[in-house]
Amino acid sequence: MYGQVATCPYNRYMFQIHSWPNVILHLDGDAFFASVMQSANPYLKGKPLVTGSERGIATAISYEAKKYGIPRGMPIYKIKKLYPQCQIMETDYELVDLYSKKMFDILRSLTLGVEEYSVDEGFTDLKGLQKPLNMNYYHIGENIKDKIESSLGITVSVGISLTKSLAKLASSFRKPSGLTVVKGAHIEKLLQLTPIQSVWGIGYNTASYLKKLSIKTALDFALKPEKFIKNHLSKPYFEIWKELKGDKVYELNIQTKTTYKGISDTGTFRPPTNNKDILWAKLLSHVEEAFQKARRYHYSVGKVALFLKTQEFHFHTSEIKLQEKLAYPYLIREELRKLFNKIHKKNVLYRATGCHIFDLEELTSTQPSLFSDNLKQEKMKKIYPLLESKKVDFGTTLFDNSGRGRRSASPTIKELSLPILSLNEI
DNA sequence: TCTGGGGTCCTAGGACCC
DNA sequence: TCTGGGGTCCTAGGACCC
Repeated sequence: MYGQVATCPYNRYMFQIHSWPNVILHLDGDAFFASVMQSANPYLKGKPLVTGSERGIATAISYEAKKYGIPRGMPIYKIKKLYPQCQIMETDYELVDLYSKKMFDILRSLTLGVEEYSVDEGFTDLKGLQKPLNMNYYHIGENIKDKIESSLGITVSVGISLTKSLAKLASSFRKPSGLTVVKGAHIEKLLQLTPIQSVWGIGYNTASYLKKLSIKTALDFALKPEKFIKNHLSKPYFEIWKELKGDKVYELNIQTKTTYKGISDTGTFRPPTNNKDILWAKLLSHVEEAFQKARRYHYSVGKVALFLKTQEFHFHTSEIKLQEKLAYPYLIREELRKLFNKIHKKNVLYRATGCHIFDLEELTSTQPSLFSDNLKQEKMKKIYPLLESKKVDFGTTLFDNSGRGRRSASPTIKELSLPILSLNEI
């Protein structure tokens, strides 16, 4: 793309040819989990590799394995059957984190502020760096890419353009190990080559809807008048539309992420079931896990939602606002049961359950009591660490904090009768 | 694509209030 | 009171991302 002569039969006035109002770089690790495993285990280099066996589906597919057409999310058993030549591995999350940290350290050392969008993707703003570095934007991108690739032994793809959305399209334009700088009339060419469903934020449903409106490419979308977009779509899509036109909407979030808006704990099981006892036991264990994570990050919880997921992938959800924010879920058992009764339908098979907690508030040392009754609070504080360290054996996996507790569809009597302790039992 | 887990954001409708 | 308009909160659900 970079350096090509623009021959653009479309709206030649959509973009100013020479201006760089913003310069956003998007960095994307190629098949990151798989590449990290290959870099750390040289015997895997050049071999088709799929990671994710711990979850039962493919979470990363090396480029050698992508050649066979293995899609993300394919069940592992199927891959084993169809592609026996593939190496299948568990993901080593610690290793992935280590590589991720190093990748962002390098990016940070060469720029002025980095958004860590996910473990393998980041953004940075290059505006104004040309003169001090005495390099043009292409060479700055090249330098970043080379340094990461040579020191980590993985490949990354880099895109540079006017907005986050355009930079993402640019980085995915050539993969793996691509470097794509797009501005001016080249943007229209890029948009023309991009199917609408490849635009960041436009998924399967919206793409189908847009196709009915004769919008098939990102360029079709970008060329629609503002009135059309506002009449047919909601706010998020109006923002995407502006981003594709080079009008920056999404700011960089360069603070390192230590905060959460919400926390979930969910689980899929087989076979699907309608059994209330089983579903209730599972939901309570999700509640425990979610609250435990909240406590680890020093949050108290304002709202709790439970959901059941049907065999047809529909969600039945219900939520409550707590009267006061809590760090421990003991006191809301009755209310949770009401939520559960509300969403549970007879004759519907459920394949997954989950708990989502949100409206989180950070606990400070001066926080007033989270319980109206101080005595209760003291009890909680004593009993929970014991439960979490597994020094107390309740003969149940419901307090197993390893995350690897038995999750069969047939819990024991103990699991059913003692999912969450009542205060009297402490 | 027969489909896991953990996130974010937006919207619509009803309740409730003045 | 049978009747307006507007604001805010709550809840359910949808859509999308990696």
